[in-house]
Amino acid sequence: MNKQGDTTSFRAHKHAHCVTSALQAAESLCAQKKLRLTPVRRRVLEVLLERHRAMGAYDVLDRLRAEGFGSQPPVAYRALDFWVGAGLVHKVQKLNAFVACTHPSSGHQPVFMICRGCDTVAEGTADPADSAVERAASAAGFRIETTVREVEGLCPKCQKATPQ
Amino acid sequence: MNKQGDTTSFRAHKHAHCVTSALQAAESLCAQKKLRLTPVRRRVLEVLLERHRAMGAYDVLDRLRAEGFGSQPPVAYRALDFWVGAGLVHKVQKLNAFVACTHPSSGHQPVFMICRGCDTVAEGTADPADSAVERAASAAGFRIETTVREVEGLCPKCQKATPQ
DNA sequence: AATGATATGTTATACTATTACATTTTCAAA
DNA sequence: TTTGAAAATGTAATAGTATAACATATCATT
Repeated sequence: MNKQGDTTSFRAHKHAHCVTSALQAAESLCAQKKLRLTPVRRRVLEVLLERHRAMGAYDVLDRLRAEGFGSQPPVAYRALDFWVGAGLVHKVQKLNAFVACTHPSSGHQPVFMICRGCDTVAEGTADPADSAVERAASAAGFRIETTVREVEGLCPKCQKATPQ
Repeated sequence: MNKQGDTTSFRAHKHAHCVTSALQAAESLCAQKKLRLTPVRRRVLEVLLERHRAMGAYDVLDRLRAEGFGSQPPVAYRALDFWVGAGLVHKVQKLNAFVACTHPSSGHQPVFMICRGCDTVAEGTADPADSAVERAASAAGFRIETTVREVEGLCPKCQKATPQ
């Protein structure tokens, strides 16, 4: 069972390039923030970047296990949590799955577009200052720390494939 | 363990009134859309309304079991899915929990504000036409069917309680 | 080298959700 | 009003997701 899909933002792109550049970005981030870029953590980020899809924690764990890392759930969850904390991996709540960030700029607000036709997950960005969510929260006096924005529907390709 | 919280929208309100009026709204909706308002379903909605919090499916199930309804998970999940489909219950993805809708007007776009201090879940609304999420999606040619908007942070009370 | 903090590995368990199938209830057509 | 199909319920079994607790190992300083 693997309902997680591609994250290609509905476009072709140079995948090899985005993997290496994302890894470099991770390295400099860790150096800068004095975070430890350990083998498990590095491998988890690589797997997510290579796979280029939303992956369940147990999918990631299978990879780690096969490569001689620890084989129990906490191994995967800890590395995933590390990257989520660092902002280089996002959790797609609706899928209970994790995806490497494709817009690794600080302070961005990801919007995940989940296609129910092909299970692709594309990451877009929303302007935080110009958003109904922020307005609703500030109207209530609520101080936002994290935001979840996910939409489900049909990507351009699947709209053509399915008539209605 | 019960991390789910209140849904009072951070204000006092007339709770007894909102329960009965929400039930009436449910009755007319079911009559109008020819949905079957069965005992389990009614009871599940009542429980969510009375409790006035985000509840896990198993919390709801415990109530049903204690009242002589079926005791297995599908009993709760089916009734919850029924109401989610009808739009009178929402799932809070970040909590894996369900909450009765407090803005039962058709076509609204809920925004859930989850306080990490007191576990309260308040439902606000966002203008669907005026949103960064919709803009990001339409820029990508994505056709939205459902939207998840959730924020986590501190409610007004908890902001005062915790200095930083 | 000693020490304290951080990270890893494992066991066990808790929590969330669905599949599959038997039974009952409902509703409408004959 | 019977009856037959569809919908709803009940249960058992299992799948999928996540964390607590604790032992061991590694790292970054003294």
